[in-house]
Amino acid sequence: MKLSDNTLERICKVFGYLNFLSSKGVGFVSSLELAKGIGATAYNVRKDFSLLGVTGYTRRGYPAEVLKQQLGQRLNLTKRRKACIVGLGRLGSALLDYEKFAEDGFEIVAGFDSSINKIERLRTNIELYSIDQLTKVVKERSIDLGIIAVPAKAVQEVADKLVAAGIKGILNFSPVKILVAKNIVHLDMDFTSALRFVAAKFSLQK
Amino acid sequence: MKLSDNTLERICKVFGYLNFLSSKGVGFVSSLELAKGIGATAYNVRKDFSLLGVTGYTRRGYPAEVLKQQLGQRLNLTKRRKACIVGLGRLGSALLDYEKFAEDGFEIVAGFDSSINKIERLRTNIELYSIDQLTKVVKERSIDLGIIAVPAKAVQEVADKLVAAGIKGILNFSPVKILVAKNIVHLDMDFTSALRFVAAKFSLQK
DNA sequence: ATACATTAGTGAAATCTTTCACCATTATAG
DNA sequence: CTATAATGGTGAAAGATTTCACTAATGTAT
Repeated sequence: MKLSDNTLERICKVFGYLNFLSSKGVGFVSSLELAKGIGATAYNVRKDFSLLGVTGYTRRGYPAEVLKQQLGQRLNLTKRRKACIVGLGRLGSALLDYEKFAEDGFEIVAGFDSSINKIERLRTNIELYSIDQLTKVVKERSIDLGIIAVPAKAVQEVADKLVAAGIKGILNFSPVKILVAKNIVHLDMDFTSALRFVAAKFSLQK
Repeated sequence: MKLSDNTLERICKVFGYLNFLSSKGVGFVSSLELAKGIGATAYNVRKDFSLLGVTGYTRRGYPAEVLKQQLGQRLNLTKRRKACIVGLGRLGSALLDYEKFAEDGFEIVAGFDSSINKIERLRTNIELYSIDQLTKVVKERSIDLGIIAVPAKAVQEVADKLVAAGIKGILNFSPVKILVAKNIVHLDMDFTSALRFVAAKFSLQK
């Protein structure tokens, strides 16, 4: 099945929104409600579902729990995934305890930093290691996902290590783009660029 | 001038990449180099520049400094912008001292939180206030941009307050989508959804 | 001086994505 | 029981974006 990034992104958002609806005990939800919840159109949502072969009920919408399960199954989001965080500065250590990851089936099982000092000082239940142990730990614990939060100059090196250790996907919080093999999925989340985008967009729209 | 979000996003990335090249003292840069630096194609880059009326030199490319200035001028990125952070939990307080913002012309001039305790405990040079003062401070200091890092249940309320205080753009780090007037630019950066996207994408591509 | 290779600029084609139009279904109201 | 309105499903049209094909310009090598 081939889905566009846009579709995938929307479905991921829908999945998150369904988690939220779950907590409110919602039974059925319409494509329009979902669309509003994620900032898309009802056409988008229905078309996306149609591509995935997910169907609902006329005049009632989609049964929230079933839908969540179906989407989860289609996108392999049901199984728990192990992730690690590399770089335990302010951002990295904040991410260590970001509860939302856990709620969503992502388990942060390790943190790495080059500074032994930091590793010893941080208080957390998650196991922390020197970056020298990255390859070993990632392999041994079969970690799928790497979250990069190191300073710019170390980013590419860390990315290479993660890939060599067999990681499958990378979420990169540094402002530097990483270069990895095409089969390694990665997403760059550059805060500065995002802020710039917001600033530029409102400057232009007047 | 109307530019697509894709174009705008690319140009913002190019701008960031030019900052990086600046520090290395690069003279000319080709569309291909820029494209590699931001993860796009040289066609993309040239077409984007063409839309902005930015031109280069055959066989040499674009003069880095001039280009940066031209793009900055077109997208209004030259003037310094004031921003504030609402929510000083782990993520919010990490963002308070995120140096990259400053390097890029964004000045974090205030932080807000509902807990007086947190405000008193945090050590930073940035002025911190109770959230009750948000409207007043944002107006008085003419703050353009709001960065939201509060818990899900407070997000919409904070967004409303920011908008009422006259903010022009919002960067939302919470997992909840915000609803604001159409003329308010906003970007949702949901880490969980991003991680989900990465996980889903590599599951699918095999 | 000439040929060649590299790079920008850009209209047009190709591709991709969203939106629409329309049908089918079914809950609800009267 | 019937009419109506709300909702999903989906092929087709419209729209947006990317890629391509081609031209022009100009360093560089011979």
